[in-house]
Amino acid sequence: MSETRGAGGAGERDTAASDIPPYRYTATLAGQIEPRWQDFWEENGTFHAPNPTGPLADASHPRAGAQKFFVMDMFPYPSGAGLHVGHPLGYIGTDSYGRYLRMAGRNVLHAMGFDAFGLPAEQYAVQTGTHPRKTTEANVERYRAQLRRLGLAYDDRRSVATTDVAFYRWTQWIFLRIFNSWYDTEQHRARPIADLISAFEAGARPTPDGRAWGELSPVEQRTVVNDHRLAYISEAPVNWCPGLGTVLANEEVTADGRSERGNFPVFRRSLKQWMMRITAYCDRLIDDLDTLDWPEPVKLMQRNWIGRSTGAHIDFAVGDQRGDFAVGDQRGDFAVGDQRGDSPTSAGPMRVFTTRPDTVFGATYMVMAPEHDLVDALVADAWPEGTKPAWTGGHANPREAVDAYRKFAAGKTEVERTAETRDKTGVFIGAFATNPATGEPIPIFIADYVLAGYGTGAIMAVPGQDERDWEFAEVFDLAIIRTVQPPEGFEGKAYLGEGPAINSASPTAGLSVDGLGVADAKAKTIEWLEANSAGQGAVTYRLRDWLFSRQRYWGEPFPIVFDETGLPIALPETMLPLELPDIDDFSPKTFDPNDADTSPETPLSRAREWVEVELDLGDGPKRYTRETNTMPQWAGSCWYELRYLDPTNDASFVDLENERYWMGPQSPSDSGGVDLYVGGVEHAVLHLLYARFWHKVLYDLGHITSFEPFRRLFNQGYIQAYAYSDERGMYVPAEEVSEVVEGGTTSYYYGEKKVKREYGKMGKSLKNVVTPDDMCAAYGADTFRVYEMSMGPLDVSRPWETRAVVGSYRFLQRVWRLVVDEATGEPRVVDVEIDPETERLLHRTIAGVRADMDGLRFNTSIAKLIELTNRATSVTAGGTPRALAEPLVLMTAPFAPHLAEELWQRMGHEHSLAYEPFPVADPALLVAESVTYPVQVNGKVRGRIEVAAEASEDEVRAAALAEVASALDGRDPRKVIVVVGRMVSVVV
RNA sequence: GCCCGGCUAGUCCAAUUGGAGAGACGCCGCACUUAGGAUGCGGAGGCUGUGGGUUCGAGUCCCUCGCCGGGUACCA
Repeated sequence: MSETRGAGGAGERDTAASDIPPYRYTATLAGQIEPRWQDFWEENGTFHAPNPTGPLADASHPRAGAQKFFVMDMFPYPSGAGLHVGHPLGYIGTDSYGRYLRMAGRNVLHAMGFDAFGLPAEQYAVQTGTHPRKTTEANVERYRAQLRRLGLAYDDRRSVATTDVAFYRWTQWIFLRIFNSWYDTEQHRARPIADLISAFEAGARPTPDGRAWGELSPVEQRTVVNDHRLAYISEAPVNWCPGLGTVLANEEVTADGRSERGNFPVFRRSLKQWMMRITAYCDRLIDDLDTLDWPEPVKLMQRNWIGRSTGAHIDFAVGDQRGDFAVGDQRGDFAVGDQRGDSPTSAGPMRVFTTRPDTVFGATYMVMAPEHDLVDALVADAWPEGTKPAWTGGHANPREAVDAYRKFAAGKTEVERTAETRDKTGVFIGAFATNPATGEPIPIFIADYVLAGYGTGAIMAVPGQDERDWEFAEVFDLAIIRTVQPPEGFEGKAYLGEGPAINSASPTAGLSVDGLGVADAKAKTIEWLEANSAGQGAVTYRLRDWLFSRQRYWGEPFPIVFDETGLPIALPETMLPLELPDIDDFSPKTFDPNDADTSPETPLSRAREWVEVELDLGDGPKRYTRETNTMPQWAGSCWYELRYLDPTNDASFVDLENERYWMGPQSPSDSGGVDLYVGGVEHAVLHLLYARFWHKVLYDLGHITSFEPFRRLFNQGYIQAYAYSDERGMYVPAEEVSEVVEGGTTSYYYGEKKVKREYGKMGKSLKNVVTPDDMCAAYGADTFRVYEMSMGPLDVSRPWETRAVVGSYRFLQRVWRLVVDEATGEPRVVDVEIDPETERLLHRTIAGVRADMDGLRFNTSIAKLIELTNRATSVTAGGTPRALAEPLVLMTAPFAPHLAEELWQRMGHEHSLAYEPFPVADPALLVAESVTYPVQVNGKVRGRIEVAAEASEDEVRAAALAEVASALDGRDPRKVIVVVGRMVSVVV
């Protein structure tokens, strides 16, 4: 070893080679050790986890039948840019945790996969003419190599990519299960569609129009069945994004109406698309959150996204003149998952949804969304007598006013609407509704503060108990009636709180809730509404069904064909996988991003020879047309955790017994699921909601035993980076910027130039990217791992600082030096006793490290190891006691596995330490022999006493009082507080 | 606007139920070196964002304000 220089790292760049002891732990040495152990682990299958059954079962494995632990990361999309140092933070965390648990006796399953379908590969393909599969596979290989270099203990047999045909075969299979299922609202679960058909055939379930099942034509029967499927085609308003050339799910559209990916404008268009009936699961998706060990903010975001509101539908009779009211038929209950926009279409009653039916007596006007279907039917020809000037918007008649307002509302972008500080706008439509409780006519307005997309698109306005309604009432000079008594001294406007109902009685209507609290008043009002056919209790949700089709090439094809009726038919499972056709022109048609009047066109539709197909689906060979949409990128990530369990299974997506072992419930009330799932919070509503939905369908159908996919979720923080820009706003290379502290303030210089620091993402354009490859070359993977884990708690975001990595490097060098003589390379571990004080520290460290590891507090765990190492360094000049070196190496192993394996071997062990028991503290050595108590007098420390650990409280008190006698100065202590093991406080 | 986090040394960050402020980077000094670096040893540096409250005692509990980050945005 004449040449020991690292690749320019670790501050050695100016050092003469001969000065460094030949056997020092350097980046070069790490670069030799690390690949060797990576090869060893791979060749020996060290991290293969045994299944209970199937090809991956192995009864001779040291952890066969042991208590399991399934740890997982959110798998990455393999982008062309490769990994930067921020990406592996969570992976190193789960790896360290998994290695620890494996040593602690658990059977640990940890695998990594790739979410490889998706837009970037396709966009790159369009630009370069490269097939997306080629780009994707190259990127996956690059990721695999980068991750392997970090020494992650994955079971490589279980790695999957969503683009593997063998994987998406099962994605398609699951789609077919969903397509062939319906939601039974009585049993509250998905059931096979065959059960529904049987029920129709037997007459046990009425058809929608009441005819006997046999009287329906085959096409009518199929249509009825299709309307119940959990995956269905619907013509409904969807998010059309011309810039991406595809439609998007609601979850993929930002609040200001743009695509989350690419930031293109999104337009509402009515199009025929595949939907997933996720709304059938609203209640379970909300209620089951309570069983999960997830960060509260994520649960909250899911609850908000699903948006369950409990209240009532109320029907208001309407008419265009006072006293002339059309009373229409009652509408039936809204089915769960009902798409809205389906408000009454004729001038029937005006149905509203409210969470406060108890305030109906305070409803002094009505508001519809400008787009509401009833507006055209109700708008009057002339302003009725008594119309206030403010109501007309200055227009000659209601029709003109409505047209003008609609134009005004439609012309505003979402951004403008929010920027306008919510000044209430709207216009009277010249018509009145009747308040069913008071019998009074109340005016109907249209206003954009009522959204077409929520509830029924219309509200009863109760200014007394609603801030928005109050504001509107003030602007338009409308009546305000309080129906809840605000508390004494209440000075606000609308009162939303608890209180007794007032002004809420009508002898003619037969309803009085006066004096009742809000909950009771609600219940009584709903009862009255139902008894008088004026409405009923109802629950609404903000969540809409999941738009599941995309007009892209690079996604899973739907295993669906259409026959001459245009109705979909599922391919039989024997025809799976349905592979993507290999076409030349896989580019989707994209459009001017701002052109709303365009329509999607699928790349697959151009593959005519694939689309037009002759198949025998049981009725003999017939011509069919294939579905040409593909599934969204989320499809593969909805179930990949299950495939890790049984990746080679050809007969099933996962064997039930394997699933039960790895993910099954651990107690009667347990949801089951992955034991620890680590990933970024950005998937709080998208991936995590979709994956829960699919999991529940599979659970309902009996394919799995867990009813939630991820029992415990942990959101890791992000590693961000500083970027520096000069006075022109140009970014300068971050690694060349120096920090200067002048008089308490810190400035940053690039050469002579002062530069401005900002904090944000790592990216090429900001000139602040640092890659794990750089760090491995400069310090080795172990140093990189230790640094990432010691920077701070896993859930906190922090800035990357290459400068500070050297601290972790020095720590590992000290550990190495404890075991290996730097001059000779010989072990310097000796079989002597540890001095008692160091031994106590060792056991305190063991106990502390275990507790920290269990709590995912890797940073403090490492701090304790550093303390122990520093202590050991200073007391082991003649050699390191084996009883100290071995536990230290074992405890370091989860973070610096290559170094630990190497040292373990050099200490004379033949086998990998991956399955060595993690050190256990001796409780006898955890208690100190003596305790130092600070003694406070009136809150200030005036002395210290050292007493035996088992000293009684009285002894401590006596010693303390003696110690501070001079400070007491003869005064009598009023009170003496002894906190055993902690301190003494004297009050005079 | 509303809802969550967070604020401890020049920097990143520790501190079980309230009970003498971990670790790392950087900085300074000493040893080893022709020197520098590396390594070893030692050291300095903090009225815990502001103002109040509860307590014998507050980084920790309560309230006010300020700053930073995230989510959400008229959801009836």
